[in-house]
Amino acid sequence: MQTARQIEIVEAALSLINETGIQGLTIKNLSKKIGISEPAIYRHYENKVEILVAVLDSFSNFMGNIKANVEKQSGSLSQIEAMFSAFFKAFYENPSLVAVIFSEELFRNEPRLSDKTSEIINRNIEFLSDVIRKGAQQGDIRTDVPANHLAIMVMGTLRLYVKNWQLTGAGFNLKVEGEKLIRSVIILISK
Amino acid sequence: MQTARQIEIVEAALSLINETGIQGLTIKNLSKKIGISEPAIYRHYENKVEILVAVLDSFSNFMGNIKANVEKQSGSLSQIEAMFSAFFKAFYENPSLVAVIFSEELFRNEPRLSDKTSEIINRNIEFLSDVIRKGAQQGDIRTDVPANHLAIMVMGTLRLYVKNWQLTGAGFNLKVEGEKLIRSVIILISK
DNA sequence: CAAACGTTAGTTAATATTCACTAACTTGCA
DNA sequence: TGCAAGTTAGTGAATATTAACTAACGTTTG
Repeated sequence: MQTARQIEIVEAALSLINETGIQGLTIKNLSKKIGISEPAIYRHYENKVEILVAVLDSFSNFMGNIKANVEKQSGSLSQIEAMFSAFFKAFYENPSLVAVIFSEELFRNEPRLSDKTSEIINRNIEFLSDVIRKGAQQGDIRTDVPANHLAIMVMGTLRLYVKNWQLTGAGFNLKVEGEKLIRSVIILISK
Repeated sequence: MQTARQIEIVEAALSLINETGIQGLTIKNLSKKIGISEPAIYRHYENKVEILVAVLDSFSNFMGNIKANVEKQSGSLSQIEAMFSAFFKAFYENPSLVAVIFSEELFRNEPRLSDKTSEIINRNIEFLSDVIRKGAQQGDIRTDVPANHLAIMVMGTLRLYVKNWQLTGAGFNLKVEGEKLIRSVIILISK
């Protein structure tokens, strides 16, 4: 279980990565953000890698929750729609999360971290492929292109759109504009 | 103009980023890779940022060349097809380039670098939007979804696919498998 | 034509700064 | 009163960069 301070550290780390990239995530910056001294950090996490592991784990949980909710929807198209909506809402309300969805480049130096990140990506694509395959069987989703191609398109679209939102400095309303993009995606993959 | 040594430095930097991420790009590693001393690097570039600027500029040129060739094709669908092919071929033959297409996260700390990277992304999406808009006018590309949505989908698909190829350690043939993905994308955006 | 001069590209050694992390001490609270 | 959570003051290693110097080559000029 995580203590209140541990959660605080993970959230501060997330927001530091979001603001300044991985290079800005130093123990010094982290402690300054929280308002304690550097060594105090080590009372709560053994070392820096453990903090990053906790960051990735919290994102992994977040993804798990989204999927669980998505699966309650009936119909593949509704599920994909719900997944996009949940993503956009979460990123809109907590922009720091965006950093993690593009974290493959950030955590490359530590094998334990890079393994975790590529695992998250693969799990997402796998999940989407399954949803699409079922939708194809039920006649909702087109079958003239392979399910894994559609999954890469859907996931790639989501990622680039969120990335662009980040690059514009949250310059447009991700939730509102995102809804329009969802409709376009649905049109393209529907039968 | 660039000297032979400058080109050598940029190529070494590119391949270091590709192998070990931005954290692995140190003057020490760079000089070791080339086989000269660390200070010798500074005979050719004023500082580290200038090296990264040169890396981004060389990618910008590479992109310009691709676009120039793509525009020789007649028909929007052929142009998009040619663009994908050119990308896949280039990345397949020079995997280090992949690092740059996902460089937004890497160069975030230096404003001059982050500006350059987001400019590259936007230029690509703009270019694609234009191609798609013309294709829509000529009746080749579907008009039931906005051109900029299609552009984000096409570009996002390309990016995630290349990313996955990188994450699998070039575990599949990007050129061969990529051709199949192109066909799927073309099917989806065609009228 | 050859010596003086300047340039290019390298060297070793040292710089200040930042990094993650630790040892030892103090404080507040159940 | 004992322990969890904080502090101050340090560590060694790595970072980008600079200083001072040199070998090799080209160019100008007496």
